[in-house]
Amino acid sequence: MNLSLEDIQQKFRDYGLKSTPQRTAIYQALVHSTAHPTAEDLFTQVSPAYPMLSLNTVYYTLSVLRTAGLVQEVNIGHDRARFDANLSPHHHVICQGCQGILDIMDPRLNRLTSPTGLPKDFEITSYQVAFRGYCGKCRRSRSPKTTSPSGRRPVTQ
Amino acid sequence: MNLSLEDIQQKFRDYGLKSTPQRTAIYQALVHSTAHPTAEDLFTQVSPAYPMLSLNTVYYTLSVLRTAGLVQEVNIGHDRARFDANLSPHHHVICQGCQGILDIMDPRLNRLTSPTGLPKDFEITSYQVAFRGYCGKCRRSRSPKTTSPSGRRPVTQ
DNA sequence: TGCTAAATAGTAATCATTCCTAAACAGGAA
DNA sequence: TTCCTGTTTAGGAATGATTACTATTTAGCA
Repeated sequence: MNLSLEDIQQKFRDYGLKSTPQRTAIYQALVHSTAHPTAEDLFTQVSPAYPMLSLNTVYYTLSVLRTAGLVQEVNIGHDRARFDANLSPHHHVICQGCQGILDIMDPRLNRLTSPTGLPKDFEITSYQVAFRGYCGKCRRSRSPKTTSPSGRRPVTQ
Repeated sequence: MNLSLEDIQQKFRDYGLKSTPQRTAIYQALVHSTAHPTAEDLFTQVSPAYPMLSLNTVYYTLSVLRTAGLVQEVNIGHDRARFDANLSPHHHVICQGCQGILDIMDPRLNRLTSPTGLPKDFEITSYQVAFRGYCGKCRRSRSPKTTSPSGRRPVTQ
């Protein structure tokens, strides 16, 4: 993706976000990357231009961008390892409210064909589908107003 | 799933694993659970019967079971958050060697229908397919002998 | 230009996980 | 059955990602 500095600043305005040099640089680095960087990757990338930059700011910025919906976390629910003794091929539904995980055994999902656009020498050994949403309990306890996208961190804004 | 204590001990023997009371209890707890527990969940569950049990042992046991192939981690690569500014629906391929993540834009994957076996009141908002395997580079650097399943922790055995 | 709430940076705290080590134990050999 | 050896266990310390706290700075509006 290619976004100029002005594009980014406009985007921030559109989303009601303050536009600071650090924030712009972090978002720009993320937009121009296809490597799905970690917070530290971004810190390393942006640091040279902003020697005073704090890793903390990267985390804070990412949480703001995520809450605004400009950025997504690839491995949601990455905080703790979760285990399964069920080794038969199956898939999962994850409630974004309570983090509960349910098994999905739908056999149709086991027949997906190899995707297009894969490097020729990549060998796929397995795949899993992860559905996300809200279970009945969490839906009922969420006020219809709270449309904030999945954010573990309680950002105050 | 229903496995008696004897079944489990037999299974351990089949897989060449020593059979200890703690290990048996931990695996049994995992087999009988559908909640995809964390290491700490299992610790809490097994502790009452084994007051001396160490959380450490749970981690060690899980890594042994995983290496043996008796258990899988649901959220592989959960160790660090990874971000993406690409918000158009897409999916991922993850190399289990170098942890690299590639985007997959195959539009066929965006047309999966809601799975069967879902609780009626569960509301799905999105889904993602995660393919796993090995990129060309990692395939070449892996000796054909090393068939050990994905284990981040270098278990010495 | 001044005000105010948000953003930044620094340090400290937290939490999951791993490392290290001595003691206990399982399972095969004698 | 008993002994031996390598594995397992438990405990405490270390690590690494992330979050909390806080004083200072700054963006954006009046």
